[in-house]
Amino acid sequence: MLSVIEILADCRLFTAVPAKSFQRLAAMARLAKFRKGQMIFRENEDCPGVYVVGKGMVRVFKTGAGGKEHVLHIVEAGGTFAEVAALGGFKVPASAEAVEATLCALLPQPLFRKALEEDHPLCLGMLSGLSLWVKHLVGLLEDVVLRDAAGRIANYLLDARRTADGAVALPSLKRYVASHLNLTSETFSRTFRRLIDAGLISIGKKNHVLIVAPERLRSVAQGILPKV
Amino acid sequence: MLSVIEILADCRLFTAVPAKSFQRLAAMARLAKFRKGQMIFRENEDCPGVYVVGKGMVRVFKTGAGGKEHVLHIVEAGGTFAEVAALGGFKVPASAEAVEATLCALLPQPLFRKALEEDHPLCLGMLSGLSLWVKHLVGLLEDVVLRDAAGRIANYLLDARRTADGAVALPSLKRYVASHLNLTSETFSRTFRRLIDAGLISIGKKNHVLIVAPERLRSVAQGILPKV
DNA sequence: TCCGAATCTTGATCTGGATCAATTGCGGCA
DNA sequence: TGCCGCAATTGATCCAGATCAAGATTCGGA
Repeated sequence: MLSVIEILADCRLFTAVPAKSFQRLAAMARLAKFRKGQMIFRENEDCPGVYVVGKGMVRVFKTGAGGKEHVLHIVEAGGTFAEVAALGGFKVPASAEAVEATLCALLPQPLFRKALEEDHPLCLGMLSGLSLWVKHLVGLLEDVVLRDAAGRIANYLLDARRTADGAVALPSLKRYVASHLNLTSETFSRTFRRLIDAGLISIGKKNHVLIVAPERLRSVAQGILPKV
Repeated sequence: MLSVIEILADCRLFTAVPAKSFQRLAAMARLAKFRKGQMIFRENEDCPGVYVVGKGMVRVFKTGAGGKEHVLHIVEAGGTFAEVAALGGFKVPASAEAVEATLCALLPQPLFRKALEEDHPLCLGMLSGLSLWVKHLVGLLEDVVLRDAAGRIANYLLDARRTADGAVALPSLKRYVASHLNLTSETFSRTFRRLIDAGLISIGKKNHVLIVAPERLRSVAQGILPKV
């Protein structure tokens, strides 16, 4: 079982946080466990604090009219969510659900804000963490607006974290990846197939994707559609 | 002619910044003037610093394959742009152009970062400013992904700042509003007309829009399409 | 090992908004 | 006042991706 210290130490958002501030965070954190499929919070609830994922996977999504969902973010070990609402002190703007059994460290909102107010290096670290998150969001927006289906998938694959053998591991359900890219799973499946048939990628074991032709994939991501 | 002090004082991002820190910002700022149509910077250039608009209008946009543009943000007096790149220290992720003759205060990047490092209250103020910006971006994303054309326009009108008489003043060119909502100007025009015909809004003098039926407009924004 | 349920794939059809193509309207200027 | 040029409107058509509808796989559990 992971400890809060281990979880926090493994989190990108806090890499820039000096040891002393880190101690303080570790002291306030408590563990939060979620079953597969369990809702962590719903849109518009009060923000419990900053969640840091230690193990498992969480999807953060907005729900629109008619129950249509859009996955804003798929958070795996080392990632955080609800940071923004915790910082700004407003209601959470989206819902979060554990996609698999998940273990998080939770930094409770009031303590966390107090720490920020008193701890300047922590504050700085969070600023640069947040600016990365903004950059990511702008990237997402760019994706949805300026790229077609193939471009979005290509871009996603190129940006995704690789496993040791250079493959991309898709998060559990393809459906969630599709929603993240604002595609239906049908369109995702079809477009994926086209990329395979065109020889740009190939499928390995257990949801692992090999990038066969990175250059060509890159040009697809830039909007040059694959001919066939 | 506006002074840097006046410009900064009128800026939302710095409302939470205490007087002393404010002085420091004012001291480092310099004025930057742009002609109508002038490019301020282009995607991927080094970030000159934080721009605060005092007068005029700036559009911040990304360019995709085939020259297609998407307006991320229309910045008017009191708004800022390039803050994120300045904070994070990376290249600007989008281009900026003055839509009309524009006067900005520029907080040069190295001085600004130095101030952040030394000034904790400033840092805190920026954190809450940034978190609002993230919220805005998530809203944008939600818009593009979960709403149809009418819903986006309705939502835009409801969120926009009102003039004294309760009307919404559209930024100079409708075309830019359309792009901001990820619509072509043709679709924007048509959908706008439908909202007028349905009696939800009406057009006043000089690009001013009156919201006739706020309730019904709100339900359109939530995805209940106007029947006719 | 086998079963059942959920996910994924594949095919056929539909549609919102884009694109292409004229007009029409308006603001600035001599 | 009348012309010029850009922006907005309006109409006709097109298309990427959604939706609807079956099958084919995959995987957890007994």
